[in-house]
Amino acid sequence: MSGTIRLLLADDHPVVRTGLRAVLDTEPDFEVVAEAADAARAVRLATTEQVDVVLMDLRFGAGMHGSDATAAITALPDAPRVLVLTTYDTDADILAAVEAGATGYLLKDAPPEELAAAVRTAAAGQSALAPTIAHRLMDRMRTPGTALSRRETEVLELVADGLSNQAISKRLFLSQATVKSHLVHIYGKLGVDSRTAAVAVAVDRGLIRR
Amino acid sequence: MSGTIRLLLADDHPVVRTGLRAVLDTEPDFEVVAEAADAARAVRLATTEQVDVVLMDLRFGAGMHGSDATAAITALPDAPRVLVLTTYDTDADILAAVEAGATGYLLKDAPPEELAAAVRTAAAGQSALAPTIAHRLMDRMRTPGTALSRRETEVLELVADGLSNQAISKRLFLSQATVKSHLVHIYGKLGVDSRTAAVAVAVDRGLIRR
DNA sequence: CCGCGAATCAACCTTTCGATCGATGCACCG
DNA sequence: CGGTGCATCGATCGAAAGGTTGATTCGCGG
Repeated sequence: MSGTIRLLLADDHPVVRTGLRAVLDTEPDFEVVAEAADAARAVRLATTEQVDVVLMDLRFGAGMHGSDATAAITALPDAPRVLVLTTYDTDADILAAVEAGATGYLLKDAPPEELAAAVRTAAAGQSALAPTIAHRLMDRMRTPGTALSRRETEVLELVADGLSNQAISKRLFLSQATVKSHLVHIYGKLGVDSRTAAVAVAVDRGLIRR
Repeated sequence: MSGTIRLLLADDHPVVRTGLRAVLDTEPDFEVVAEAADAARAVRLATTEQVDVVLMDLRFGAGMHGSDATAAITALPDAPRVLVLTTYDTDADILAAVEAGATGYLLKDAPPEELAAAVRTAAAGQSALAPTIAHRLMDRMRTPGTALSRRETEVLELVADGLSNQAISKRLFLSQATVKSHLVHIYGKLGVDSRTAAVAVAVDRGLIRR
């Protein structure tokens, strides 16, 4: 762990990559060894290049999602650390990234010093979470009753796609009664009393992926 | 229009501002004279500094929206040109920016050369639209029957917030009959038959602001 | 001036949704 | 073993939403 920290930048915005380079190159112990404009390329580069930390965006214009790339990278033998750096702080994004094995999670509005510090923390193998992110994760732990079950999330996503209860029941091979039952539980957990309100809250909290 | 083009950068991400500086400073005829981390400050700086082109992000973390700032800036005497530079290409964002008087609209995934070219185009007072954006605007023009009216959009946004017809009618000082009437028209234009489906399609097409 | 679309409202009917009961099976955990 | 959470289903009833038809006002452009 001595010497320079080798970095891979994965972001689909050239301007952001340039900015990251400019910010990180001022640190004498950092070296940006590669850039990727999409998630698939990031995975490839992470396998071929010798990298210590990957700075990973989550949402790319098209193709693989950043959290999928993160999972692929952390599964590698002698894997580099993945530090997620994104604009979005929705629950769905955060959870996906953490489950995929991300070492840290930063928001793009972070000041440069914080960014550099997080890279060093990640390189040392310790988790680096932005305060906002840490808060959200704590919230989830504290109130387990609020989290939607897998099935409930599945139903809610179909609701968000505009399907009726009947359509959902056919899609999931359930009776309408079951769909309604799930919805009642969802309403209770989200504190709403209609499907559209449930979707609004879920999107707001980032409980479902759009 | 001789000499250097004076720029103001308005973006809430330090990394992006650094990246833009790095990219634009390589052009000999550009000079970045100021940066703003929020929309309100951008408006202030646009009034006090001598600026030719403002590079404006649309969504800031909190506070004023970029399109509002754009409107405020273009309303100034001897106003600078505003070149919108954002991640999002939803109809709602594009329309708001164009109506606010933006001279151009670029996406952040644009390559640096394109960016520099757009700045020069904007400085010359000509509109600079990314291909994707131009497409969308043309689409709107070509199919006027599909476009939602102002009122319809207003109703649909409240539906997306999870409000019932009754709640919407009170909010907009209408009868429920009118709200229903608007919804029927919306369903027809979007090709759906329920409020949740309408919201799904509208979000998908970027017709409403989230 | 007249047509047309947008916005507003009304009455009526059908379907869907939500609320409230209830019940069963299953898996996990202390 | 008993409790707890999840997933599944049924029945009922009132409320909300959607479909239909028809009508009025207003502004804009040919």
